[in-house]
Amino acid sequence: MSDSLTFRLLRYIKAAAETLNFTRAAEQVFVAQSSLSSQIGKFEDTVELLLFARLQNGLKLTSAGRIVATFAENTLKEWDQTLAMALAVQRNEVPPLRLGFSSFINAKLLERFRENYEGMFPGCAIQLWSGDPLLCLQRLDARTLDCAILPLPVDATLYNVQQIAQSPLVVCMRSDDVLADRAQLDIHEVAERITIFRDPELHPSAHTRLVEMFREVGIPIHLACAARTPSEIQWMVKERYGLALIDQLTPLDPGLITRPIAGVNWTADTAFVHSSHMDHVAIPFIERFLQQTWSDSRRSKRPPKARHPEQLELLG
Amino acid sequence: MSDSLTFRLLRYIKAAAETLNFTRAAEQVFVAQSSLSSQIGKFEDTVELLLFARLQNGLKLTSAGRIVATFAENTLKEWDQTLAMALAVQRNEVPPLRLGFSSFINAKLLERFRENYEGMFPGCAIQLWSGDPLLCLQRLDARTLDCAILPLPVDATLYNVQQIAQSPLVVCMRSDDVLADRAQLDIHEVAERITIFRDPELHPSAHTRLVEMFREVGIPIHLACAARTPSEIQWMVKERYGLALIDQLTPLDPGLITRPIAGVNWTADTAFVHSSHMDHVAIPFIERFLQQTWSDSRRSKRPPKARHPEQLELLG
DNA sequence: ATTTCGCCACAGTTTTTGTCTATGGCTCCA
DNA sequence: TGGAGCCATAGACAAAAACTGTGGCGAAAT
Repeated sequence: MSDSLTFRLLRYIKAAAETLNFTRAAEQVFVAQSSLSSQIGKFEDTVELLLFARLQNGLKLTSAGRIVATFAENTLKEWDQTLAMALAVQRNEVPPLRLGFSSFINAKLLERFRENYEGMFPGCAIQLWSGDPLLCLQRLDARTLDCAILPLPVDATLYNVQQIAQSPLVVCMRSDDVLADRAQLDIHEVAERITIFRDPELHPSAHTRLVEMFREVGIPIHLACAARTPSEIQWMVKERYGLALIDQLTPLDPGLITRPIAGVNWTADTAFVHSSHMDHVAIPFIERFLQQTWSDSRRSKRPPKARHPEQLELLG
Repeated sequence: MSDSLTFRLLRYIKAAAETLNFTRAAEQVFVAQSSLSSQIGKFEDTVELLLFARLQNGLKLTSAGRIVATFAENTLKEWDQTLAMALAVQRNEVPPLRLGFSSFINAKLLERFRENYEGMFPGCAIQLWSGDPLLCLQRLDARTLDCAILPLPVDATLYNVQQIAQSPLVVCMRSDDVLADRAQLDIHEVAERITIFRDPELHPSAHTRLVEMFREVGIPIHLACAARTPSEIQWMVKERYGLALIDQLTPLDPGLITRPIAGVNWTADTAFVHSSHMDHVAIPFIERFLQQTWSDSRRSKRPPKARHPEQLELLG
C-alpha cells in the first residue's frame, strides 16, 4: 500500500542514500539521528523491504534500496516542479510562454499546441513570435524566447529537441504542369526543375542539408528563387518560376497540386525546441506531455511509410 | 516544501478529483468524511493552493487542482510499480526476463541492454531467446516472451515499440569487387547486383518494405539467395552469389568490405518491443530507462545524417 | 412553505505517529 | 584500553490524524 510513505520519508531516504550515513543524513534533513533511523527502520519493517544493509563498515544500499532511492529522487523533483507550476497557475503568475515558430511549419501544429496548452494550463497565455529558425534559436540563447516550434534539423547538442511531427515532402506544381497526370515523380526527372527554395539565410543548416540531399541523388541544386514565406513559394510556382518542395500538409492555393517523390525518403520534420535552462515553469510539463503524445501517436498509427523504409534486409 | 505531503493525501486527492464528492471519496479511501475534508483543507492552507472550488452545486477541480491531481495519480502508480519491483528484486523473485532477439540485430545492443539491466537489477536473470522477428512477435502474443529486441518495422498499433538504435544500411561486397575502389555507390548502379536477402519468411513486413523501397527507386528486386543468418549472408557474398545490404555496424568477415549508398536514406532501425500486457515487473522501468537513454543519445550527438536528411525546404 | 436529503465544514476527543534526549552496544583505530 | 564514530532502542513529549457528532446550506421533494 502507498500509505506508510511520506514525502518527508522520501527525503530521508534520499539523504541516507546519498550520504550512506544516517547521522549526517539526519543533519542534512534537520532531524535527530534517531528519528531518521527509526523512520527508515519502521518503513523497512512495514513494507518488508530492506533498503540499507547495515554492515560493520557502514551502510550500503541494497538493490531494492537503489530502486526506491531513485524513485524518491525523481518523485521529489517532480513534486517541486508540480508545486511551482500549480502555484503559478493559481496566482495567474505563469509568465506568457514565449513561443517562437517558423512560418514554414504546419499551422495545425501550432493550433494543436495551443489547445493542449490551454487544456493543461487554462488562462495561461502564449506569446507567439514568428521568426525564421535561426532567429528563434538566437532568441532562445538570449532567453527572449522560452521555446520554439521549428523545422528540423536543429543541433541537438545545444538545444533540447523533441520531434512532434513528420510528413512527407512533395513537389508543388501548377495543376496544368506536364507532370500533373503522373501519380508520383522520380526525383531525377524533376530535380532540375525544382528551383524555388526557402531563403538559405532563414535556416542555414536546413539548406546545407538540402544541398547534401540533392548531391546524394547526384543532382546539383538549382536555386533560382529564394522565398521567405510559404505563400511566396506558392506564388512563385503559380507564376511559373519553377517547382518547389513543400510539406505534404501545406494548404494549397487553387491552381496548384502536389505529387509525391519516389526514390527518396524526404520528410518535413518538426520539433519542439527549448534550451536547457528551463526558464519557464511550464517547460517540464510540456516536455513530458509531448513525449507521451508523440509516442502515443506513433503507437496508434501504422509505422509511417516515410519513417522506417529502411530496416528490411540484414535486420531480419 | 515537500513536507506536508503524504502518499495517503495523494490518495485522498485522487479520490476526490475522481468523484468530485468528498463524502464518496472518503468512503473510497476508507476514512471519515471529515478526515479527508480536513486533510485536503489543511493541505490547501499550508501550500496556499486551492485544489477544489466548493460551489453550491458541488465540487470542481481548479486548474491548480488538476495539475496536482494528475501528479497524484502518476506518482501513486509509479510507487506501486516501484514497490512491486523492489520487493521482487529483494526476494530474488524477479522472473527471468524472457528476451527475444533477432540474429540480425547488432550484438552490441544486446550487450548494452544486458549491462544496463544488470546495473539496475543486480542478480536478475535474462533469458535469451533467439528467433526471427515473426516468431518473437508470436511469442509475445502467446506470452512466452516478455519483450524482444527486433529490427523495425514492427506494427506499433499492436505492440509497444521503442526505437533504440539506428545505423545506415550499406552494401556488402568482396574487397576485390570492381566497385571496391568507390567511396560510395549510387543505388542504381548496384541494385541489380544485390541478390542476397534475408529469407522473406523471417520478417515479412520488413521484406515487403524492402520491395517497396526498391520499387521507389525504380528497380525490381532480384532475390536470388535467401539467408537466415548474417553469417550466411556474408558467406554468400564471399562465394560471389551477389551483393547484400547490411547494417553498417555488422562485424565483417575478412575479405569483405562495405560501401555507403548515395541517393537513398536507408537505415537499419532496431527497437525494444513488448506487448501491452506488461506481464513482467521490470518492463515499466526498462521502458522509462530506454526513453531517457534514447533521447539522451539523440541529444548528445549531432542530428544523425541519416535521420533528418529531409527537413530542408519548405520548413524554413 | 416546509421537510428532507445530500454534502461539506467545524468542534471536541481519542489514537496514532513523529520527534527529541539519553543511553547502550558495536567497530575501528590510536 | 580508551575514545570516537555510528546505529539502535527506550521513554517522554508534541504534533498530526483519525473518529463522532453537529450544524449550515442549497436542492429537490412534498
